[in-house]
Amino acid sequence: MPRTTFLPVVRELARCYQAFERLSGRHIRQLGLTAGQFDVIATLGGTDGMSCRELGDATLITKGTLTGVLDRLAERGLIERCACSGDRRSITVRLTPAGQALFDNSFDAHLAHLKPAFDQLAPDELAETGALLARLREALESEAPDCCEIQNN
Amino acid sequence: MPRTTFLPVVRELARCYQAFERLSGRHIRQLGLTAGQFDVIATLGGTDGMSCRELGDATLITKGTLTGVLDRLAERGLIERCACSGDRRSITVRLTPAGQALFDNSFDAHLAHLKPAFDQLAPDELAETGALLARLREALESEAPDCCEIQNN
DNA sequence: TATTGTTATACTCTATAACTATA
DNA sequence: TATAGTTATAGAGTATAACAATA
Repeated sequence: MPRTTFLPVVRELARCYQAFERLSGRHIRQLGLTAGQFDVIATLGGTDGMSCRELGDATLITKGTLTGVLDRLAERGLIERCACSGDRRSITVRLTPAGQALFDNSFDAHLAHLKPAFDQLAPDELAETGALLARLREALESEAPDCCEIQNN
Repeated sequence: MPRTTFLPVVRELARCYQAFERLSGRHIRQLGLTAGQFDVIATLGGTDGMSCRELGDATLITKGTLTGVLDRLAERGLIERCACSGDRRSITVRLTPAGQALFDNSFDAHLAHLKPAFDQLAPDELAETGALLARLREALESEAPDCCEIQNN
């Protein structure tokens, strides 16, 4: 008899995510990107750009790390930083045409890479999985609020 | 209309895992451990020890990384390595009494830390979540087989 | 020859905090 | 004073490959 009822769920969540990361990460590395870099490209794709703060919130990449990730992407000509917002402390990060092209190609290719796995589940199973994961995430977030970022000074 | 039906599931899986990691990681760091170190302690807990190979397979920690993780745990007197198997290439990694004590205390404390979040879902929701995650994991693993470890020479 | 575990390298990410320039 | 982003540091993980000892 297990000590708890939720331990198997923890285990499956971790294993499932790791399996996803392995499948996804393999393809992302083939594109010459790290997970964080792909996250940034995918987040910026289809937008007119956003500030570092917004980008960090969306990707959950730490402020200090984001600077490094953006540096590497800028070196490769995939993103650009420009001071085009009203607030002169803030910069706007945007995909360059090359970055947009990479997004257009790689994002669809990435989905195609993942599709065979997800196709093994029926549409209603996928919907149910998504709904349950959303519920679990909300429960987890309610116990681990973001409030600690405020101590960031 | 979304381009694919599974993209929201990808998104929720990532967000849910990240939320779990944040809640879980906060507590693990309070114990003075990293996620990898806790994974090793939790895996060894309640066993008579296992080889590095088994430990690496169970935790999905890379071979080279595992040596470093074990070094740090051994420095702190939480695990020990001994040459007590038939195969003299192999070593057995085991919790020390101190490591066992840490496991006994911290594992239950960790579950208690997580419980309030999981208690927000009904038992049958948890069971359903676990079952769907297991199905998805199997699908993902079927597309990302482990076979590449064999190229490891 | 193959396998176990260690060592080594280069890169990336995390956490933390100090720093600048704005606001 | 507070915020946006950069810089710096220490620690840890990944990927990769070479290596010694043993099978």
